[in-house]
Amino acid sequence: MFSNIDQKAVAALLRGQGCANSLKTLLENHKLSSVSTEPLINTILNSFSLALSFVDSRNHLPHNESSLQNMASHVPQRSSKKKNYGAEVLEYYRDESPTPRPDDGFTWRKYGQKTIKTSPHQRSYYICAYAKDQNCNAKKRVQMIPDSPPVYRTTYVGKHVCKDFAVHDDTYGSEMIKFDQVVSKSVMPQLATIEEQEIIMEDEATDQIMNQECDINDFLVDDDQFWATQFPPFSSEDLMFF
DNA sequence: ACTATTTGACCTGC
DNA sequence: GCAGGTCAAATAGT
Repeated sequence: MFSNIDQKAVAALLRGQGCANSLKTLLENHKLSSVSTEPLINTILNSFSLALSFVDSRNHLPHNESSLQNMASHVPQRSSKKKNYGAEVLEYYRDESPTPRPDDGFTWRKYGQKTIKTSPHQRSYYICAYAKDQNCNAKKRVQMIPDSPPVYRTTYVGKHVCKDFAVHDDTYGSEMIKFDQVVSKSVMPQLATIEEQEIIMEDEATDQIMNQECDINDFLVDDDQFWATQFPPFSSEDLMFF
């Protein structure tokens, strides 16, 4: 049985494989005149780097890290003294990146914004768009922290129990690439079972890479700037576990 | 008209 | 009383 890190490493490799297949499709269909391959190449390289980092991290983590509960136990309980509003508060991780990542594979609805005393920048609060429909209690907070360069810290709280198919509309035209032909279920967590999602959600940073893959449809449509603006080069170092 | 976002008020723990 | 998180009415966008 694979450990959780093994699963993440395999998932990252599969994503790289999926993007490689996408690149292959682009090459075969001679689409390169209208689109840049650099985002795909970066995604492939980042997937491999991420997979390597997961493999490497196995040598530095306790053996019992595999369960979600154990992982949560490594999180400082700073949120415990705050309001719960009946939801299970489980802070998985935070992601720091040079740009905010509004599209991380799930559909979010902003429900608040607040100035934080410890920061000159406001903090935004998001909740899963399917919170009501599917009783999903996943939330995230996004805050810009003044660093050099400034980075956006995204903190994810709660579990996604919804099945978000919004980014996998199957109505693309014939010119679009059908990723489901080459992408396994582990690369498309939205198609996985709820139980599997709970595992996958431990590492949303890998979902960012996944989204680069999924949203290639947008890329192929007409927006050459999409990747450059939405998904700057991603490093596994952007992912920081508590 | 519907949906998403904004924003001030409110709630709760410390 | 303060600070952070959430609610919900107002507003904007489609």
